[in-house]
Amino acid sequence: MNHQVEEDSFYHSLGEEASDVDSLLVEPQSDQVSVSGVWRYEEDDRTKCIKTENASYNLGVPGSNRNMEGVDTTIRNAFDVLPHEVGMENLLTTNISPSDDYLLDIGFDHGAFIGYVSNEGLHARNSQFPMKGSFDVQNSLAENILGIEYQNYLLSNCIFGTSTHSSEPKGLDRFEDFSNSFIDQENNQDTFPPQISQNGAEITPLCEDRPERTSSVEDHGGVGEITHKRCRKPTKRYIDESSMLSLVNAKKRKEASCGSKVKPSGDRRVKSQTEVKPKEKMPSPAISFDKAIQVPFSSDVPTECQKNNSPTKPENRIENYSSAPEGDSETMPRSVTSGNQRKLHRVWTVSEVKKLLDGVAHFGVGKWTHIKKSFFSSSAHRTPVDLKDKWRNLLKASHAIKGSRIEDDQKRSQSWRPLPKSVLCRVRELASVFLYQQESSPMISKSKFQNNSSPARIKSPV
DNA sequence: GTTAGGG
DNA sequence: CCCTAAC
Repeated sequence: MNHQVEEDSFYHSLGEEASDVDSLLVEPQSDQVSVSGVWRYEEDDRTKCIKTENASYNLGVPGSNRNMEGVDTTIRNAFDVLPHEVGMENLLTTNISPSDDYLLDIGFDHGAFIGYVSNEGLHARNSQFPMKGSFDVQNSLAENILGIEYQNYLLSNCIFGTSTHSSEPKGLDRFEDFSNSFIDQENNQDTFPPQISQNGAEITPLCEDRPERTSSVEDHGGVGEITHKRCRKPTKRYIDESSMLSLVNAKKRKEASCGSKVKPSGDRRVKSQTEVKPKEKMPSPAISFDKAIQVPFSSDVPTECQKNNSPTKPENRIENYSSAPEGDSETMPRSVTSGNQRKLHRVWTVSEVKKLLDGVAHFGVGKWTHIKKSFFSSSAHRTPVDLKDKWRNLLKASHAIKGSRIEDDQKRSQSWRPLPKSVLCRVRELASVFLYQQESSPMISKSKFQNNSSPARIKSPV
């Protein structure tokens, strides 16, 4: 069935010329009618192939006669060079017909297109086919089918072919250069074949015994003096930075034994500094920057400055003090470990705790971002996580109170924090309420909080 | 991005 | 307060 259809279309498209190739198509031997037929055509009447090729592609280039002699070797080379399917395709398109329609008609949809391109490469080599032609096709291919990969491929391999000589179509030597480069890729069995084999699955691989290579990396390495040159030697600066980076990383890892993820900490701590140098691409720029700051041998900047008033980030500091007046006791037991700057430890003021409780009463436990946004929007240093932590601590404290005698606990609590008893009581209240709500029906309670902020009813006198 | 929980 | 996992 397929055979019949293909043959019909084949004859139809060929018209009169079909009689020339008639003998070739008489006995299709497999499902791949077109392939075998075409192949046999090429095998049987090589002269015709040559004729066809020269007639259609003879563009008046002086050296085109060479094809007459060189075809045999050309074909062989092509076969030697190209991995199975591709080789087939190339030969097909090269020798049989200059017309795409023909190929499409006999069912080479994808294959024909791709083969056409590679085929151009062959032409460029053998008959000094005008380079522009081949490049147009290649570009279209790059856009349409193989995309970036192929573009890279072209860039890495044909770059010198295009860069300087494209404007001089007469310089044969230069064309030779270019085309040789192109063929060299094929000699190295570039990254194409696998993909093509996917598309043109219908085509019978004639050179199956040819080892198939799939690793493009190897291939490029083989091709590439150019690529070699490119990634030759890192700059001194790069070396310095990377070594420093590794040093810092090692140190950091030693400090924090479980350091698989260094990013967040550095990110958070030195966010502002990261912004200062957004340009450099480093795995963890913040850290290296820190190190870079510390390293200077004789600078008196770091510790002294940090201790007094303007450490790394003036904004934060200002923020800190601006929020200070609000609280009654803003002690500043900051950690001056110059290396990894810990976030400034700010004691939670009573007013802050109250705000937090209000927030919890309003939004519910766990809505830390909501609470932060509406109750702590002014104080930038209190993150939702901080609120959560504080709530946890409060909970602990309140629980402790609940557990044992009040005087004792009050004494103890006052010893470590000047938290009024009322606050702790309220914490306990809230905790119990939300615990109850969560236990009973978490979904309902949650949605209730979200919608009308009903938990406000819990609000007890502050 | 947020939250919970261990440290 | 930090860090991480889980969502």
